[in-house]
Amino acid sequence: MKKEESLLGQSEQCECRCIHQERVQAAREHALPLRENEQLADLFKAMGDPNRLRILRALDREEMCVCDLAMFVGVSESAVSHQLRQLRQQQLVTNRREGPILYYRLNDNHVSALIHLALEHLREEI
Amino acid sequence: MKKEESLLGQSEQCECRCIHQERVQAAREHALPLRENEQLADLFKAMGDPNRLRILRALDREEMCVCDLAMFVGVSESAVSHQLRQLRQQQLVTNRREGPILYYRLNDNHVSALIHLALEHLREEI
DNA sequence: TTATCATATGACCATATGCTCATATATAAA
DNA sequence: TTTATATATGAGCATATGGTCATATGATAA
Repeated sequence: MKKEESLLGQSEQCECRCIHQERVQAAREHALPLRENEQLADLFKAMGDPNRLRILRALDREEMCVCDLAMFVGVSESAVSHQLRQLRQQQLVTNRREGPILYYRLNDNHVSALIHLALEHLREEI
Repeated sequence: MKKEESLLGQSEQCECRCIHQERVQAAREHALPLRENEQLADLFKAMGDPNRLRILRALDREEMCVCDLAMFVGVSESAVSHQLRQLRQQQLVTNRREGPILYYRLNDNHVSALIHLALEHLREEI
C-alpha cells in the first residue's frame, strides 16, 4: 500500500521491460489523484460485502432501524451497527433519530443507481 | 459467511426484539436471491481495490498489456496478473492475444459507467 | 529441438476484514 | 436519580486479501 509511483517520474526509464511507454504515460495523465482513487475504491469496497449490500437493498425501499436490519440480515445488532458505520463513512446511508430509535435510509439516489447498473452488468454477462 | 437466514423462515417469531416486522418481511420479499446478491458483492469487491481501480481506469482509455499495467500501477507483473484474473472473473475486462502479448480492455461500458457514477457520488457529497 | 519472452499460477506471509463479546453512550420512563 | 431500551464502539480472533517469489504455460525465434 505504500509503494506508489513516487519514484517513477514521468521521464524516467524503467528497468522492467515495458512495451508501450506512451500508453503508460497517457494513462498517468488520465489517472485520478491518489487520494480520490483511494476514496473511490473505499466506496466500492463498502458495497462489496454481501451483508452490507443486503442492507443497502433493504434501505432502497424504506427506512429501517438497526434491529430490523439485524433481523433481516440474520446477524447480531452489533454486527449491523459496525456495517452501518462503514456505510455512513462512505456517505451511502444517513439516519434520523426518533426518540431512542435511529431510522436509516439511503443517502442519495446514486447508491440505488449504482446497484441497478451493476445488476444490469451481472445479468447481461451470462 | 455461513449463518444465513436459513433458520429464519418467513413466519417465525424472532427471539430478538424487532420493531417493524412488516418492514423486515417486505425487505425479504424484495431481496435478491442469495447467489445473485453474492455475485453483486463480488463485482463491487473487485472494483474496491485501489490498484484494480487504477487498472480499470487505465483500460477505460485504451487497451494495454500486462507489463504496461505493471509499470503504470507500480507493482510487479505477477501482482497485476493476479489482479487481472479477478477482474476477468467478474467479467470486468477481457483480452485479445497478439502473438505472445495479451492486450486487455474493459469488457463493456457498464464498467465505465459504474466508475463515473461513483465519482459523481464522491464529488457531490463533500 | 532449445531458448526466450509475455503471462499465469501456486505457495506463502503480512495485513485487512467481519464477526462476537463486553462495554459505553444516549434517550426515555419510572 | 435509577432502570430499561436502542445503538455505538473497542478488543480480540478467525478468515480473507494482496503482495512476493518461484515455477509453469504458451507463443515465437533460433
